[in-house]
Amino acid sequence: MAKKAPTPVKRSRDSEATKAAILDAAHFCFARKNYEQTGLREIAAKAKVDVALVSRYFGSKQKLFATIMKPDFPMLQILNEGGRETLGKRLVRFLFKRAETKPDSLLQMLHSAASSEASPMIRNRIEVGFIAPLSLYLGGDHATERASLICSYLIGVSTLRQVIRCPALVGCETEYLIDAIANVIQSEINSDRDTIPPN
Amino acid sequence: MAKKAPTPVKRSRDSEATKAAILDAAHFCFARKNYEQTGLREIAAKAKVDVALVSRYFGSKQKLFATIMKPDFPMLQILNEGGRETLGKRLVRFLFKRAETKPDSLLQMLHSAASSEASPMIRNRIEVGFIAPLSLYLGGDHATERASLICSYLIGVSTLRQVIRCPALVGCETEYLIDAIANVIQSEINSDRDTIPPN
DNA sequence: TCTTGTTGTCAACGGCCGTTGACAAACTCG
DNA sequence: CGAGTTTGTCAACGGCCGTTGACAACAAGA
Repeated sequence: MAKKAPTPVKRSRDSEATKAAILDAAHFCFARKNYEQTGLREIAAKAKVDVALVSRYFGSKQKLFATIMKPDFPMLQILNEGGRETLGKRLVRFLFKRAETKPDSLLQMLHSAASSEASPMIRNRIEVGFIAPLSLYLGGDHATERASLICSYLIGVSTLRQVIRCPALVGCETEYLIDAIANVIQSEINSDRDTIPPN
Repeated sequence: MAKKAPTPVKRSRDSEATKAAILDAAHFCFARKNYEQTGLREIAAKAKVDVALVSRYFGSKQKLFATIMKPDFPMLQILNEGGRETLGKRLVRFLFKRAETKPDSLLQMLHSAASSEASPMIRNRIEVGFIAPLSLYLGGDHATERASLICSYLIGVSTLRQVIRCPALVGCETEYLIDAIANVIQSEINSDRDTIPPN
């Protein structure tokens, strides 16, 4: 009998706060499911906001996604907070740390990487936020390719661990994993001149 | 005026052939887009078959996907067709070869890995068809983890190259890429006892 | 006060989706 | 031939989707 009161929350009539709430909810939702599986109504509910406002403020689902897909990987900071010989470990440690924080912005990427609507934005995010600065830092032969391969490895591990949830990587001692991955990456960082490593 | 003749193809009334056509089309379509973006009507059209038949023969979209998600990575064959010291290169070569054939069954996996409906089947496919046999072959300490990391790397590279389409990996000389990746994987294969490689 | 613009609410639209059930055509076997 | 089964066709269902436009509540300026 009582009317279902979805959210008669006395919104304080603050459009900026509303937009922020929508963005927060979008971050949360897109990190849990992929682009298609995430609905505007779901985001709106999470933000305690009417669906129509989402379209009104951000134009479309695609534009909303683009908004939260700004490059935010603090590569420059990671590069500068230690020496080249420990960069591998710093990268991996940061990645694993980030995986524990919610919402994990990397998960947003991984979940929607295969969506034809979302992938262009993701490609841009990776290029600008990760590969470009890293390859500049690396220098030497095939810098861009090496940076891309490092990125590949990190993405692969994250995919198997957080998206596919392979038991061996989920239930494994974190420190062992970090060491193993960091070693591989570090050797890619160091492979400055030699196209063909010692055989 | 003329009735649009979608497909009045005189089907030869062969249910097995029809099922096979649907499976072929499914392979093709699921390799191009992800689980949600691939529609049964699209598959049916490609197979020149009525949509209803897809549901009738395979029960549901999910079951159809499960059917084409049988493990088919010929890991055993790859393991046996050469020595341990060249396994890395054989794995990478096979992967790159496979990426050129259509439909690429690996792409099916990558595209839908993030779909909550599809990912359990994909996890199973990876576990059974790749990680399990490889880790058995590897032996030694942390065999399963090492096999999973190798899988991660291969998946990461494939994702960046074929799904995200990072320019550096798409436009790169294939042989350089293969060498670089194979070296990394080979060192993981070789890291038999030492948990902490030479430091 | 009245007016104007902002912010939130509501209901509906058209579209695509996976799935189902009724029916027609073709083949099989008696 | 006639009955029964398989195979294919067609139209519709209910549901969810992103998006839109009309309208109410409120705030601020005249």
